[in-house]
Amino acid sequence: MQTTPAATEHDPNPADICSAPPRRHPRPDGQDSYTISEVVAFTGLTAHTLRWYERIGLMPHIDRSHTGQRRYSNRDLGFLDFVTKLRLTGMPVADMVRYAELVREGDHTFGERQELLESTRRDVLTRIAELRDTLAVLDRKISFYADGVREYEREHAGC
Amino acid sequence: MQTTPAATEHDPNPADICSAPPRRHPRPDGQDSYTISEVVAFTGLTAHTLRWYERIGLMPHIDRSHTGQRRYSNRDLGFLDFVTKLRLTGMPVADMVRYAELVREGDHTFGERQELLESTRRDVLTRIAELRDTLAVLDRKISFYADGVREYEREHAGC
DNA sequence: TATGGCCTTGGAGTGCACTCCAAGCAAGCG
DNA sequence: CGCTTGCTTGGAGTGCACTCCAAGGCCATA
Repeated sequence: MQTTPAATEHDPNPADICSAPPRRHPRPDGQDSYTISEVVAFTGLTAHTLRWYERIGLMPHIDRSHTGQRRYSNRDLGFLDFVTKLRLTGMPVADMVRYAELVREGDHTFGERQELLESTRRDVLTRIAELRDTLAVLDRKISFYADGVREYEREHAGC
Repeated sequence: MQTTPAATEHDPNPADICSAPPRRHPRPDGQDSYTISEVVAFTGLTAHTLRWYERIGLMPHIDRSHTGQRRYSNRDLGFLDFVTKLRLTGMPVADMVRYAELVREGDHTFGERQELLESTRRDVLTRIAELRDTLAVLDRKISFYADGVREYEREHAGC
């Protein structure tokens, strides 16, 4: 119980949940085989989630040690980084699985993959625009608060 | 069944689901009382969702007609627009309810509301930064595809 | 006056993305 | 040898944000 808490299967301490983002360890060089708990430390994902990603076909079948334990390669970690980025865009997991399938199907899916990435790119641009919009609204509201104008009057003004 | 489809309780035609965003009607001027189906047309939310927002205390109690039907005011619509923007930021509904409660509690919650808005603002900035990051990754990947470089080689390159 | 359309309610159901559980195996250590 | 630690599995459970249902009220038009 005194060992590195980040390496266990359990929840992070609830008290930490708001105070710190899941700090990601840098991955060591010159190695191409990581246990699941190392990957947990690198990516901030839980071991549950990593196994689940494999079950649903988002990850390819991960290499195993002679005792059957997962050994992630640098390539797997690269793919995980990519997946994590896509997740931030709000892309559904099912779509990411679709992309992963295309990768596994080989070169003849090139066009489809490119399309998928480009449509994702458009979505990201849209989301950024929406967020900017929201930011403008927030800034306006915040400046009203700073000026001491009542919420009531703001609401009433028709926006 | 031949009347305006947007005004019914049912799903939009599944065939339309990808083709068009829920187009929002402009709200007519000089009026301060709208039925739930009008609000559906203005906001793109479903009637279910509107009633649910009220049940959980996200919306204040909406005015009723003499027959007990909801009549939304322009102020309610303004609040709904704001809520819709907050939703886009990924803010949990529970937090929005908290904000709504603060508004209802009156002027002495000014400070807390301002803080909440400012922390939301920081979150939005963070999300925009993440999305930009993701955009850069996508652009890199897309340009590799455009150059005909194999996915395999990209993955292998260590990113 | 009867039909259709829009509205009401509480409660139950859905889909997504995890998240956890119980049972069990393998390795390292005293 | 026994204990602890870390890992394995399939399947069940959780939390969020809706989403739908059944039963019924009101009211305008045919």
